[in-house]
Amino acid sequence: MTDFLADRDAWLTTNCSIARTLDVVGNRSTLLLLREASMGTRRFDQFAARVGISEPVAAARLKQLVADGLLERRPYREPGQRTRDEYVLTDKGAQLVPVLVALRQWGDTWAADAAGPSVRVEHHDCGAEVHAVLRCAAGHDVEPDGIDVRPGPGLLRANRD
Amino acid sequence: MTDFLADRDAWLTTNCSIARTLDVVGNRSTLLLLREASMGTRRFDQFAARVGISEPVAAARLKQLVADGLLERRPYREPGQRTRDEYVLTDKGAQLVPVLVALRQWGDTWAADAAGPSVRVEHHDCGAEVHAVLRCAAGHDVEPDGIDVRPGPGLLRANRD
DNA sequence: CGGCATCCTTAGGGATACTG
DNA sequence: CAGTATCCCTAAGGATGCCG
Repeated sequence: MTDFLADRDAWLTTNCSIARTLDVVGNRSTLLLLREASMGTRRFDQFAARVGISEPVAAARLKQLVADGLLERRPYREPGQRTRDEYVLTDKGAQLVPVLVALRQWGDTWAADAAGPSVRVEHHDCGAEVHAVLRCAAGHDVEPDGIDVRPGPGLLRANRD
Repeated sequence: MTDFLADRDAWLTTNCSIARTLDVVGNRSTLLLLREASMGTRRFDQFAARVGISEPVAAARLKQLVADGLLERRPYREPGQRTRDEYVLTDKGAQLVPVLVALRQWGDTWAADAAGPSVRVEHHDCGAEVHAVLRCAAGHDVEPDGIDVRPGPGLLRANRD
């Protein structure tokens, strides 16, 4: 790769962390299934019903989410019932919650129903409303237009090769 | 709507702010175009090249983004050149930056290149790295599993009808 | 209940060629 | 440079029916 800079755009296309994340959760039904999982949904037919997708689609997406390690399939048994499987969020999956909160927040602001938001996200400990915010390592709050995007380690290293 | 609770799932499907947001930015190329816009890309062919999509697709998505009010088309003129149009992020579009930061952050953690992240997001004022975090209105930091999702005004009002 | 198989329709997107 | 027009392919997703 002698002339890397000429390929910078294409390289960024495939190596951007946003693009890689979207490779995993980049479609509507996948994100809505994760929304449900984060709200406590665990059973197959409830996922399909609450997201509003058909069972074949739910089956395919859930299987992919398990394969990607965002959901875990876990046997459980209600007293007196037979054993069933449920889908629960893994740590890897739970770390997408800020994405979901940020998406919800934008929708509440720019695409809300006249009646107001349909759900309210609260801090479990104190009940206050939860928001996704930007903050820098020095502790400052950061506005959307207060960020600079600069080459990171991966890009700099690739440039040296 | 006498028996609203029976339709709760379907109602949530169409009235969820996450779903509404995804109606606007729910596909890969749209989000990647917004990534570019947030990084300062303004010209048509650069959008297409950097996102890695064909011109027809870029044209269609950019047009939709302008129609949805996330991008604004603005004439500009470099000294000695003829007037051109550029696409710039509106306030409405800029408020999706937390979503982009959260997506990038997840990718850096769970799908990073061996060489490390390709870009680094810095606070313009101090240069420290920027993260998307959850915070409650009382000022507490909130972990992904520290949230409760409860019915909001829209859902409660609909229930009363 | 929790799926999978099949069939069909639509939307996303690439390639190529062309225009103002 | 900034698109549009055309054509074609593939992926996403609904409907229906079947199975352990």
